Amino acid sequence: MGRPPCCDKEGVKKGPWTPEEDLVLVSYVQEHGPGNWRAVPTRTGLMRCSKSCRLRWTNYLRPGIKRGNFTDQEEKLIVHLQALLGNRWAAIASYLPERTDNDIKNYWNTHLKRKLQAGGDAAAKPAAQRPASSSKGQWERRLQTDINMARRALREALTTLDDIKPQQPDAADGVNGPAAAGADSGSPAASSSSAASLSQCSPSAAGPYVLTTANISRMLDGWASKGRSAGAAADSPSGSSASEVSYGSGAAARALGSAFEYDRKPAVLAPDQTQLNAIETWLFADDNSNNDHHGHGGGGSGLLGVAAMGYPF
DNA sequence: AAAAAGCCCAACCGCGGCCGG
DNA sequence: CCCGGCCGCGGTTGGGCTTTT
Repeated sequence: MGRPPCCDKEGVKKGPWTPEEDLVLVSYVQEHGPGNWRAVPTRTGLMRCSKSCRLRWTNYLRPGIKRGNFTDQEEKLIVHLQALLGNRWAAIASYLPERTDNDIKNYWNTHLKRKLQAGGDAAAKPAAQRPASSSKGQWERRLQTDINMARRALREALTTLDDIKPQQPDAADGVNGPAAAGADSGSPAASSSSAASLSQCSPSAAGPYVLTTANISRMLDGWASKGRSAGAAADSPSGSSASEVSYGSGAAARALGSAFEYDRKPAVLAPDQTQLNAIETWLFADDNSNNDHHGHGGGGSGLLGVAAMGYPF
């Protein structure tokens, strides 16, 4: 039986969205929240199919989206995650809360793929060919694998970043503002869904991508705000690229970056040293427990351990 | 200054998974 | 258990913009 055509019906508008349509959609979502996309066209009068509405919202209108100007940090994170996760853009996007999967996908296809090809094929090692479908029984294992992979990716990315940008003053441009304030108002849609639902962090209920930069960002937020007043505001972002001036670095990357910057500033760190040590320990812990000793719940205990440590996921 | 080529990205398309009836 | 509908995802496209000749 053929799938009913979603957008083939007559009277359904296609193509670029107009500002008026955007306005209608935004005001609808503000009132009712994202979701139930099927009802959106009828209730708003938009001559768009539900799919188009959802896409427009998640890729363009959703608050907290950062567009264009990928930073080095984000780029490296994407490269690492792509190497580990493959073309699972939604999964990758869940580690870059301010980016949409579409954006990341486009950036990969237009910039990174070419760059990697030019820079040698070694880096472009194909991602793990994971089975397309996973039964319920495999879910947990896959969750664990994803956690482990993400952990490794973050660790590698951070290690690289540490080499590249030893002391990047925080742009202090308040990028976190719109993202943190607006984005979570109610956008369980699409790529950020797992990240959003994670704030309640029950690993079994959240998607497989539990370790999101959003959560890390939240975890570190307290420390960051303490440290920022000391360090960030002081210096002008002279070393920053234009992209960082206009958009700031990725919030998560900055959060992580600043966290690791604090690592070099014991005085600032002192009050929360134990917490930072905990996550550092978790992030940088030997992979032995995840790679080969699945049964023992290696990384699982890690994540749950972090959660149990009282991080405000 | 104009034309051509290349690039970028918003949006579309179709498939698969999930879930409720 | 099966079926149908909805949602989310990844791949692809095409129009507009930018750069090059």
